[in-house]
Amino acid sequence: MILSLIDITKAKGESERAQAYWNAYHCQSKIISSDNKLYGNYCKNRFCTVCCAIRKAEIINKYYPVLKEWEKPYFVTLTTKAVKAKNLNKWIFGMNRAFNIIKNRCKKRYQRGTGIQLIGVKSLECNFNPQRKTYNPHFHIIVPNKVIADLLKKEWMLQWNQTGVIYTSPKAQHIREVENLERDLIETIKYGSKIFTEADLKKKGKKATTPLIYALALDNILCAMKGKRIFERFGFNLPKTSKKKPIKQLVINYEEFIFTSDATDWISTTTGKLLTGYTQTSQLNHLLNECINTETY
DNA sequence: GTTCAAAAGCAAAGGGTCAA
DNA sequence: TTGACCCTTTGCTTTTGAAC
Repeated sequence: MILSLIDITKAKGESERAQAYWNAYHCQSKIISSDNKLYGNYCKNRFCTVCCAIRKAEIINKYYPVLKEWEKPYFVTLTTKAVKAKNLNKWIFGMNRAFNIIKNRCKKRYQRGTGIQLIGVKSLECNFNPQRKTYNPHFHIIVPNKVIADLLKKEWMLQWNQTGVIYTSPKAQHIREVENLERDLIETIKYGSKIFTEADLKKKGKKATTPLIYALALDNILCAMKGKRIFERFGFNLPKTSKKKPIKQLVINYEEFIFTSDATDWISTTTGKLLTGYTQTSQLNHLLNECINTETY
């Protein structure tokens, strides 16, 4: 997937982003094992599946204890109209601005004792529509109760449709009760973009189509989201946790493993032994070889 | 190239003013 | 009375840059 993204940046002539992709490509390529533990370095890129998984886990561990205390959490989706790639950056900016204005408005009402406090966690995500070649940026939000969910939707509609021009419709905003908090928290923080996109959205539900990875769309989304915060909380703080300082230890007995794509595994530089013994499944093979759309249109 | 701490940059929270 | 906008402090997160 990363190699496809690199090809896209090459076609666009953007070497800086290509370098960032390469960093992700080499993430965890070297692993040191010692005393039954594995050590590696994270590239910490948004588009690195390894680092994303770690980041997700960290966020879940941090937020789940707080969110599970909420009385009756609701899941809210706020959207605007789908846009073309060249306008995506501008629209994401506008969505953040709109959300801030709403937050400020509610803050003032709360300060004056005439409104409730807006509390929740929110994340920015963007889907791609392969037929229309449009992008649909949206917020996924978890709030503690239905009152806040309804308020958010109401204010969002108000914010976007003030001038008489319709930027979004009430039908595009969704509110539902959280049934499985962990699942919804994962849904909220899944980080920026769905990697896989159904090739034909209309067929949804009727027939299972093979999802594809649209490399160009993914690159466009990553580009538009660069430097923007994807996951944020509002209206509350996490309880203070004391940071445990990692203890440094000098390791004498260790083994070095280097990842080799041909082997789909890490190989020991001293013994030639495989680290995991993993063999790529035919499904994954198919996915990586046949399901990445590298069109640059 | 990696690590780590300081600095810079951002956002939230709490407040205020002003004009419609 | 309300919303837009401004200010300051505080607490993070990200970036930078120097040491290794």
